[in-house]
Amino acid sequence: MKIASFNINGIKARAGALTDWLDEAEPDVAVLQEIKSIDENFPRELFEERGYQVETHGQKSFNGVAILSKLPLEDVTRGLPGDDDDEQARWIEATVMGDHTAVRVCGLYLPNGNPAPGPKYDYKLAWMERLKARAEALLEAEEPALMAGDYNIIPQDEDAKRPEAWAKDALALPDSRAAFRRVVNLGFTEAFRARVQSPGHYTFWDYQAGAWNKDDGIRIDHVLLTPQAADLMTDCQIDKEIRGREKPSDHVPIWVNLDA
DNA sequence: ATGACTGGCGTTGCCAGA
Repeated sequence: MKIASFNINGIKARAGALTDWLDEAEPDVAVLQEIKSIDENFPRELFEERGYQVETHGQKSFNGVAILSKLPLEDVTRGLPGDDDDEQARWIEATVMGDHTAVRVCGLYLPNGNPAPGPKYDYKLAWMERLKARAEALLEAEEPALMAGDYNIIPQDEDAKRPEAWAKDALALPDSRAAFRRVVNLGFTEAFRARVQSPGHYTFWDYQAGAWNKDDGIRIDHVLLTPQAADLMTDCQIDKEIRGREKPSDHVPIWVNLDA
């Protein structure tokens, strides 16, 4: 079961690049972030004609997440529990029925948090507390599950080309990193780092200042696996190459393969 | 040292992103 995460930065602007990548990478499941679309305007037919079931949790102009799946989905839920007043569309989950194993798949778009300090940073940290609570519940189920998406967290300095440039940014501040570690340390496996220990692997390159041409990137898109999912992992890769294409997102996909 | 690019909304600029 190949499960990918991709912050597409707008479904309307990325429809062509996204379907090109889907046709080549052929993930069974893709969680998308920043669809920047309400559910009614999401071009579901583009994906349904490729055999994907489409589940969206959209919002006008900003944020918005979705799950595409060629495998049957059950128990789709929208929104991160813990704050009924939170109107930002940043969380969706569903159970994917594999050939012999079901996997609970959570797709997330964690708040950016800049400028820090400030209310946006407070929202980021509060959101991460809610994420931790949901993560604890996933672990208690003792089943294959994963949380994949744009975490907007640079876990360590080696996950940035120029860590000094991010030292005071909400993506890398000590409080941000600590909140991320608190989630991972509950018992999750950070999929990419479990398989690749070397520095210099990124999932985001800014559109500005020639960041891609200088490989001036950061690694902020992650997949966290429960122990039962980690036991099934056979691969995890970043599809770096598509950042160099026409009209790219500023993020690239990261994916895992699970023997499920 | 600074600014820079893109998408959405909507209109010729502004907000947000990271």
